[in-house]
Amino acid sequence: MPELPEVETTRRGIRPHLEGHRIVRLEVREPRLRWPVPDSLPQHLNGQQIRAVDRRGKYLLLRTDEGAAIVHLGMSGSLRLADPDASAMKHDHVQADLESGFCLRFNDPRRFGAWLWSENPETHPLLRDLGPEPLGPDFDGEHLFRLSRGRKAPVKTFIMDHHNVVGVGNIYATEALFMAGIHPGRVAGRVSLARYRNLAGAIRTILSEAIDMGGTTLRDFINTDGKPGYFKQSLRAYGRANLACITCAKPLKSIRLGQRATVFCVHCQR
DNA sequence: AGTTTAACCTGGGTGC
DNA sequence: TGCACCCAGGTTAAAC
Repeated sequence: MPELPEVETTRRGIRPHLEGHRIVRLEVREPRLRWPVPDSLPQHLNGQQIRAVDRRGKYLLLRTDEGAAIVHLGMSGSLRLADPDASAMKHDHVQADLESGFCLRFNDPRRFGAWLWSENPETHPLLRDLGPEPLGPDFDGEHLFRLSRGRKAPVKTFIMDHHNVVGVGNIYATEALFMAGIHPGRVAGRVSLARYRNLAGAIRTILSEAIDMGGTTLRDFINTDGKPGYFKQSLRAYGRANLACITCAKPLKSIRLGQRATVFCVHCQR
């Protein structure tokens, strides 16, 4: 599921139930996630009040006075609020019971997600070298242009590398390149400043739209309140291989770039 | 140092 | 029904 809009939607969904609330019991049912869940995680969270639920790229930070739980949803993870007495579902790997009587449940069939602990998450190796937030002030066409000089990777691979900008996954990279009219296989170092300005704008627009609509729903994504997102209906290129381009009606082409499915219009994207 | 590839997993869909 | 195979939102770490 989770690209940045889904993570942000999740953050907004869980935040009111976590911020200012106390965790009374953390249960790790299955510690074998992307990395083993540290044995010390319960002792860091038990009895602590959540001070903030923040997001950095696709990482969620559950902050206490002592540090933060670093949570990643991987490919198939989701967080939802539940009644702690309701029986756990298959793949509910982590559960945080709150003093309020709610509990937060982390479900992740593929176990590519993560629950880690850091006393200073900003300096954690996973967060330290991340590029700017696409919706923040440090991201624009100049930034992409500057970082891309001399780079031979395809522009799609380049914008999906979170050292360059965070939160642009396969769906939104595909969509943004379609919107900007840029061929996804074009060498990143040979894209002009004007086109990077266009692309940065497209990335911002696409992500903002998706967040406004509550995130894309694909397969196992479920919003924290259980309602699906509605962005899938507005995808212009992703998942539309061989279907007609919405601009020129020619069939969209599908290739693989960096082992990811890549759909684009040969006619509209140069 | 940049780029490519393999790996971590489960489950759903397809074709025989 | 069963089985073999392919595919999927992400990201690291090893290999070139």
